[in-house]
Amino acid sequence: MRPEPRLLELHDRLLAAFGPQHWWPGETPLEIMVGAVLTQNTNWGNVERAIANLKARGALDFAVLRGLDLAELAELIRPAGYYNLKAARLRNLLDLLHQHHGDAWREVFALPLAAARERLLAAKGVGPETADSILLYAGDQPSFVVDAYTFRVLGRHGLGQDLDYHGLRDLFLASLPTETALYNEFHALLVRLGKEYCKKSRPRCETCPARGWAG
DNA sequence: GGCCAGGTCAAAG
DNA sequence: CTTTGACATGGC
Repeated sequence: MRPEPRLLELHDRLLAAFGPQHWWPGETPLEIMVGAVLTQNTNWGNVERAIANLKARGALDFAVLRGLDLAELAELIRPAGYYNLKAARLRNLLDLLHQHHGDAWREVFALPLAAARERLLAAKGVGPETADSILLYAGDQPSFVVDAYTFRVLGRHGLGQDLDYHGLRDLFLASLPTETALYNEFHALLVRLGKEYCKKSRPRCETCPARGWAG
């Protein structure tokens, strides 16, 4: 995989245009991990409602959350959509981490990055984007997150159109210095750009900060 | 009312 | 191996 130096230029342009995004919008590693599962194909506003329910229930605690009745968990996270599915996915993930680390689940982040990533991916319902989000934003590990906006933004500029998730991820890893703070900011900026200017059906490319980027 | 949202997995073709 | 369908709420 050859580096693509324009990616760093894109990051700089977006940072200049939007400023720091202060991601992830969550306070504790557990809350971030939960949010990463709940936001799968779902508007963040809905996720916030679900997380508020968990907070009010006192369930944003690893042991409490893992011990909740599955039906009650599903009801609490209902606003996030796919609630039965996501309740099972959260339970899978919490159980898997507990099997390896007990309640000290954050030990997973002390593993070598590739090993930690494989461990998270072993939970059914945790795919590559969710795993990378947890590693980067909950674990402060340098794993670049690719999402639908990443594909769309790059695709509209003619880049990476023949690449799948891991191909695109490898391109970013090969093109950027290995810095957690950079990966954190860049992904957040790509989401910001996608929401504001690179929508599926209504691009506002006239004033887009990335206009003209990559030719 | 239709379209969309910070995906993932299993079943078809 | 590639494509398709299921999963669901809430905002615009």
